[in-house]
Amino acid sequence: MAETLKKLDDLVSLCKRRGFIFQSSDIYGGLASCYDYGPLGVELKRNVKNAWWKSVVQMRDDMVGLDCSILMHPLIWKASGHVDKFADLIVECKKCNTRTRVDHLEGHEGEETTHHEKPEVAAREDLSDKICPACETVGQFTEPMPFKLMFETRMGANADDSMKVYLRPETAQGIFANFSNVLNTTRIKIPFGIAQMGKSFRNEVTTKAFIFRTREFEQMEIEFFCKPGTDDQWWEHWKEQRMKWYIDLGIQPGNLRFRPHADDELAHYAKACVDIEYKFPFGQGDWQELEGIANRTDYDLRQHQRGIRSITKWFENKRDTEKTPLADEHTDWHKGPLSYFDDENRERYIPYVIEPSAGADRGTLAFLVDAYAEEEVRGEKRNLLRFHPSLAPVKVAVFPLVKKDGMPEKARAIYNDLRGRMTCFYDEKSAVGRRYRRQDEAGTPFCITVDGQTAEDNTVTVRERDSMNQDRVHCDQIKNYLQEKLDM
RNA sequence: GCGGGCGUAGCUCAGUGGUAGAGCGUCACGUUGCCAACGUGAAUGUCGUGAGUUCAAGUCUCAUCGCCCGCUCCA
Repeated sequence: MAETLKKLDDLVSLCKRRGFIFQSSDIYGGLASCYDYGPLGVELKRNVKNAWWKSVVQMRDDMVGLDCSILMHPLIWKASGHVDKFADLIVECKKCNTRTRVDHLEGHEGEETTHHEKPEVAAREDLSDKICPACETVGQFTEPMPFKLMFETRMGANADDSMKVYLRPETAQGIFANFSNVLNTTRIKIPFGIAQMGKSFRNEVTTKAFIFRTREFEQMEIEFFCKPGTDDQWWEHWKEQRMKWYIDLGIQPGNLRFRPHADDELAHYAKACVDIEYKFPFGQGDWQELEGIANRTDYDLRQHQRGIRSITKWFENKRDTEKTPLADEHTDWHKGPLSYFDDENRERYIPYVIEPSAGADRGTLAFLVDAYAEEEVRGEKRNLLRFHPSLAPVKVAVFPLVKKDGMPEKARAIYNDLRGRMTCFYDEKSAVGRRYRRQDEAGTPFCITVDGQTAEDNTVTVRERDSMNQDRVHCDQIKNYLQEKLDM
């Protein structure tokens, strides 16, 4: 019977061998945590993203799309909390090599080190009487080192008047920043959501497991705006919808689960959060997060109202984002610039937000892992990827059985007819059995073979990947046959 | 960042200081008429990178980069 994937290494090897995923900068010895999608990988990943977009935007009345820039006004990251949260300083105990945040260290009297807004102040703090929480050694710490989550760069070619900007650590804030733009231009009403896919960047302390945790990655995020009080039911709605999406695209339900966040695990702004986890074959075969579905309440929009109020101060501080304090919230915050006016009920409020946030690369990896299978066929090992047809990089391969008697010409004609409609692959090299197996390893659901009979009755063999069954199909019916089977 | 393992052809790996190898894959030609067939031939390597020891380094030493496993970290 079919074997599933035991070691991630086997998949990494297949990905490289068949051109799904390569190490970034491979010829230079690689760049840690960065990966490139090859000819098959780029098709697969795009199919994953297209399936998501179709599901959350195209097929819904209450969703619209967005594609905002990666570089944004730095105050956005001040308002979101990313600038301050990740200016933390880390020290390492020289004795046991454990890393601890400076503001988590305790002294002899048990008093906590005060948290400093400015890293320069915290860096001068005396750590000689502080205790390592891991091994209880006193005062044996390295120089505090700043832990910066966000990638920084400079905008403006002239060094004198360029300013520090950040590569976004999440796509979500771009959606909040465009909330009122979308509202003002689409006639859409709450409840509604905005979807966005795109690259994000985080300087993770540790990267992990192939493309699972990388410093550059792609997100598929939704911010769904709803009236306070209806947030719980929308959270349930998205939980259900998002889980269904993975299952509909072929992931075995037994490899998926919800993991609710414990109260002490919740971010300060979140009312509730649940992860959709997949059983990856890493290390201990641990369940790992594919997607988080959080109830972010009205936190973000209210924070951005504070951010808008901070602009003048920011200019006064010569556009130094770290030095600029975030302005206090206006007493009438619920009537602020990011509030929503409900015409029917004549009331104004700041909407609550449900955020289903998925990793495109993680999802792609999960689809790869779940599709991977090894079988024994007539004493030979058969490797295949059982992709859902809509995710398969190549939908159909077209072969002449042998390279003569007009078969290549006929096969090419079929290939040319199909390629405008779906990704196709033509192959006339070596034995047909070998060509079938090559397509199995790429996950191609169907192969069409032109043979001797084709010249007589204009029919071809259509061979299905998983069962290896063959159907005789008339050439006039190929498109219909495939469209039905591929569910296109 | 720490500890352990690893890095040799596209992939999997052998090579224990003395001429760079195998299997699979790839390509060509022939044969072949539906599941990795056979025959013949061919291409492919700064042995991850850089330094050192040595008459001689894939092999020993050091540094560095990358991958895996376990810690640590993880709004």
